[in-house]
Amino acid sequence: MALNASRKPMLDGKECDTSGWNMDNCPVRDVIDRIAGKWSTLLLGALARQPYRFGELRRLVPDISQRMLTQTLRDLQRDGYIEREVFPTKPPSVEYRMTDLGRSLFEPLSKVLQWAEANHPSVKAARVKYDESELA
Amino acid sequence: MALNASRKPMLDGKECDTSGWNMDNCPVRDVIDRIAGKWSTLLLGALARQPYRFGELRRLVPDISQRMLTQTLRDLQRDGYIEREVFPTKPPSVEYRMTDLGRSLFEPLSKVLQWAEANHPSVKAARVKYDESELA
DNA sequence: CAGCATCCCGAGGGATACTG
DNA sequence: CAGTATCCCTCGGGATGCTG
Repeated sequence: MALNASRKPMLDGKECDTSGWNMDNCPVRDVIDRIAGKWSTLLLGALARQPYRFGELRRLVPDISQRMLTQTLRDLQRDGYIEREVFPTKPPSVEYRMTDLGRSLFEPLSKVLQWAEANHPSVKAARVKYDESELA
Repeated sequence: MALNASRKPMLDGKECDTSGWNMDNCPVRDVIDRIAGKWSTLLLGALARQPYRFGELRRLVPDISQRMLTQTLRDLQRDGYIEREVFPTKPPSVEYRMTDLGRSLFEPLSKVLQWAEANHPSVKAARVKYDESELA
């Protein structure tokens, strides 16, 4: 577990080395940056529960604009996390559901989200402490 | 685990409801947004291994500017994930090390990073497939 | 209903130069 | 060595209006 070999840079511009240990060089950020968007985890979390239609997602996440809802859903779909199914009714309805890839991502991701919620008080406390010590 | 009660909005502006299930309303994003920065996970990953000095971190992450290195380290310190120790030598040296809180965060976080690296090919493939289907 | 198009703004972050 | 200080610019994302 503590393999200290190969002291090469962790990332070097375009190229990436996966030598020794892995963490986040280019490929990792290529994935992480997407789910780091402002609304990605929200929507992944919602769709992890069950499929939803566009309007339902709007209601679930009231603060999102339809522009960002559309865009984020497209990004998540493009990366293979969710599927989009159009029902040719009139007016049309569209359902979004999570894929297996999305579910496999959300498994570890949900652990981080749970950590964040559980440890939010500790983080806030740390900030207060830091800010006070900065008032020197 | 699948508690479907309380169909209230997941977040509502400034206020948050943690009703029914949790995912990421305000408190979660308050934590996530920080570690979602471009360099946060890089530095957390490095310092999860061992303490490093400023210059060492620069060498480990060649693409980062000293401005962002300083700023990201400060943010991580403020949120309680890392500690900063100054050795009054001349010239001065500063060591950064992970805290217990940081380690407890990195545990689930590293799982996501590992997922990202392992599934990067799947994501890239999904993108190609999506982009091809968009050439309609 | 489920979008797309357009305009616009602020924050995140890069480059460079200077300092205790 | 380990920063701080400026300048600058991209781009994520909000607001608004229109459509099949």
